[in-house]
Amino acid sequence: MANQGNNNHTARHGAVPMPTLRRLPGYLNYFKSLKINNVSYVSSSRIAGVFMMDATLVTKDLSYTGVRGKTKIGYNVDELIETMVSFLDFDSCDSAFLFGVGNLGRALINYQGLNQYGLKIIAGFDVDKNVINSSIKGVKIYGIDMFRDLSQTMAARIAIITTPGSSAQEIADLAVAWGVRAIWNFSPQSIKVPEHIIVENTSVYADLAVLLHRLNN
Amino acid sequence: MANQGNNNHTARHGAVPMPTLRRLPGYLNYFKSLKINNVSYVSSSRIAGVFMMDATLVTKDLSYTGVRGKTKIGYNVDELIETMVSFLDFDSCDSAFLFGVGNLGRALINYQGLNQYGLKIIAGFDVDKNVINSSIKGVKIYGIDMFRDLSQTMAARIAIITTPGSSAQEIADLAVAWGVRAIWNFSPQSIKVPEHIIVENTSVYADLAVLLHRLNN
DNA sequence: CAGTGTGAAGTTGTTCACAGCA
DNA sequence: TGCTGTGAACAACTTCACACTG
Repeated sequence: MANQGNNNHTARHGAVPMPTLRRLPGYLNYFKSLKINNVSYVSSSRIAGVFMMDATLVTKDLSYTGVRGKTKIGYNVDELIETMVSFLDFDSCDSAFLFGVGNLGRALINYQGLNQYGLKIIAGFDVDKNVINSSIKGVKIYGIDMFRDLSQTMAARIAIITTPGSSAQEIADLAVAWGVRAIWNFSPQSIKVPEHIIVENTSVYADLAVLLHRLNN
Repeated sequence: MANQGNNNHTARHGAVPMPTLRRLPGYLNYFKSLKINNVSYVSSSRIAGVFMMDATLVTKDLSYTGVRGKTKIGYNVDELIETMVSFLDFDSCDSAFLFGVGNLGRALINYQGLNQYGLKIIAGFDVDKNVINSSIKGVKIYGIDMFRDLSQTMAARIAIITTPGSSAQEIADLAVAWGVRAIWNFSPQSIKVPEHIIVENTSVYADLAVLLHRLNN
């Protein structure tokens, strides 16, 4: 397993549990909506109610980010947002290349929110002549063969793969060869990469399986 | 927590661990690719290699579905696929309404694969005059106001929410009122529903958070 | 009291160790 | 020997119990 080295934010004790990490963006979204509604303090039990979970778990989750609540009052919403954004590295805004400008790829490029969540797609790549040289929300789409040249002038640490599974491995190899350090793989295909490259798989089928299982049992 | 009652497939012992359930669709996809390449047997250690995980865990995962391997030979690929599909209820093909025909909604409708994974989108709904009455891959798009009537003549147990977060709750309420039993929520908003309604949240931000965290630590 | 914060207990998931089989 | 299969040990995560604070 990859090293879970201690981070240098505000948290002191060891690694953040992964389930915690996955819940934090949801909290953040909720905190933002509170801010819009001019709510300035929120308690863990209130948060727990919204997400239908145990209040203590919320407290534990928040404590990993280093934020402190005030007894009897709760947590300051502005402080929560600031801490959360910085803890999740949503403020640094990493650059990414996107491969496969199909419906899903287009959806990700169009997601204006992604910038707020630490990711900036700086170029798209595809094999389809109809989309090459077009522009989506200011993001230019290039032919795959252009990647070699562009990856020299435009730097990105992240590659997003939204191609069909059949070309996922090929794209991954290409991206790794040209210096990408992490791959966000939306294809259903499992990809092989060198030890030091980070791969994060996103599969809607996993969620669908859980949904159907709960529905049918 | 919802009842995890024993299922009536081949598995005998209690509930399937949720992490296992989430891994099964990935295995299934791999098994299908093996079949295409005319591979007829596969061992748990081989599977483990592809997914970079412990072989014993693969064995345990598979055993929950009731499939049995042959010592020294491994598991029969055809049998694996069949068992997996039936265990995950990917063969029954549940009907679903989709709300919010933006980029993501369109991506889901276009995903030809979804049918193979147990889900058939039978109608789309939106507020945008430009998409209402259009058709995507044979799926007709209606105005939200048409939902009341249509939900009487077209039955669906599942609602897919791909609207912006701001309208997610409203849509959820509507869907629940008209008899949907499960909601697949792609919006970043947490939604409140009656006890007996199943909600499955899919958020790309959770995965993104994990990716960025691993990259920056 | 109504809230945070935290060590301890409990639960769930993963890995280890080894039995059995062809 | 190379594989499945499984009970036991271990690790991770969540919940409980309770101290503390304004």
